[in-house]
Amino acid sequence: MTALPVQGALTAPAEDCLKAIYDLERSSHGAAVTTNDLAHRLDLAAASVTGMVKRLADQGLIDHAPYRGVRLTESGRRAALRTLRRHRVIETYLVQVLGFGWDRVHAEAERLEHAASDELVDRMAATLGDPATDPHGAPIPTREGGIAEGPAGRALSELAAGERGVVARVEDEDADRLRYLASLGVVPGVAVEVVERAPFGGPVSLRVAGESRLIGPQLAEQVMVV
Amino acid sequence: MTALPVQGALTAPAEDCLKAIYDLERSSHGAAVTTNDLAHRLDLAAASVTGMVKRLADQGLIDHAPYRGVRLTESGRRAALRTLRRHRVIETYLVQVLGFGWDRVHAEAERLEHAASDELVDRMAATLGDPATDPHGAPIPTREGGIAEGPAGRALSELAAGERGVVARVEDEDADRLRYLASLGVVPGVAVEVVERAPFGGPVSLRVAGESRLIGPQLAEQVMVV
DNA sequence: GCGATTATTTAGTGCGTACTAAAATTCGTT
DNA sequence: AACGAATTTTAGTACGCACTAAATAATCGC
Repeated sequence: MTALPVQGALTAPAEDCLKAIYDLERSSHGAAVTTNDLAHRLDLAAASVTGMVKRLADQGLIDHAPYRGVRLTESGRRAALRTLRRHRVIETYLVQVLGFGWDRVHAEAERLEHAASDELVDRMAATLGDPATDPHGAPIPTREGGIAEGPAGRALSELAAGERGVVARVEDEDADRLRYLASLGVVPGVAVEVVERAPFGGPVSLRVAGESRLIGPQLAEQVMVV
Repeated sequence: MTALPVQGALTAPAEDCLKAIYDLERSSHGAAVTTNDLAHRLDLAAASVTGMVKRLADQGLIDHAPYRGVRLTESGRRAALRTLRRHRVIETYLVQVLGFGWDRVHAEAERLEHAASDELVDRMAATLGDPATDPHGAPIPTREGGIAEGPAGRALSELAAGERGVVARVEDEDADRLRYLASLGVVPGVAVEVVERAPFGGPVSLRVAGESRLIGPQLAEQVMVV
């Protein structure tokens, strides 16, 4: 459909793209984001991304060096953080107020973030007491566009046997994985201890709330611990 | 933008169009809805409506007799009522839970109704105790697609001097008018008495909560009283 | 009943978003 | 340094949704 973005004039696909660039830039510590990475993240053909990227560059939201990748401009970063704030406030509201499971809010927020006004998001945030993080432990940007992007700790897969910590953030949008992690008790705020770590990308053996748990290496990468 | 409708595969403009057809069919007591009426209601060029109408007819949501107008099919009616339910539940939630003014919820709901899932709407409705009407007095369709479309009383403009009644519904989506009516105390549930009615489409003189009020004829048409 | 007005549809355009297939560029390796 | 593989962009297509201008059908008034 022709979506009706509430602010600026950004379409939903454009907002999604900016969000993805923000995230990939962050997880690559500021390196330029490639077309391919974006295509994978957004589940689009690479050629489609090139088209989107051109439009965003025309609007001054990103800098695009052909064949070299893209980078957010200051105004692109602001737009990305606005969308991220919407997304995370909505996710938190759905879990805390409306009783959604944490594994199901992502898809819902993914649509609502493009339709909700700033006022609605601010009212939701106020109801929640202006929380600093969403249900997955991700920081929520402020109304003014600030964000507390700490180092966010280390991945569970990097801890050595015997190390302890508290789950700070779970970097995953896949409902099945989130549901599985929740069933193991691995959610933000919970204390964990690495009992054993098999080498060469083997599984991680954990102690969570007195129970013994085994987590595969891919999953362990997405769980950040402090 | 290319919007991402949650159900079926209906785009936001298509849902808006079905809703408009439903409403116009109802207010014309079942007569076929003309392209022109739709164009005015949706604020589109007539030619754009013809295009939309064709697509909806291809999908079996409406019957279109060229040059003769359109009618909802059973499945079109169901789709319209789904959207109407979303819209009205969201409006009610925004007013009752999030403290929005009744004059500002329409635009917000107009966008959210295309993004919210059935589950979200049902949870909102449950939180509100499954209300029967929205803040403007309009009936909310049930989850199953039923709706209590009573005669909804008579318009304020049809009452004779001396008649009394209770405001049941205010048929208006214009924020300014709603704000004005609210400032006069004319909201659903309030008792009113017509003191005098000037002939030939003149203003209506009212008594509302002990105060004397004057309302123009266009506005008086939109206030339904029982 | 026929002409003029009005309503509606068709024709042609543009924009955004997606796609596949082909061309261009960059990168890695020998 | 140069070839081949991978990545990226261009070219061409399609669809939805909007528009204006022109053609066609229905309706109203005499």
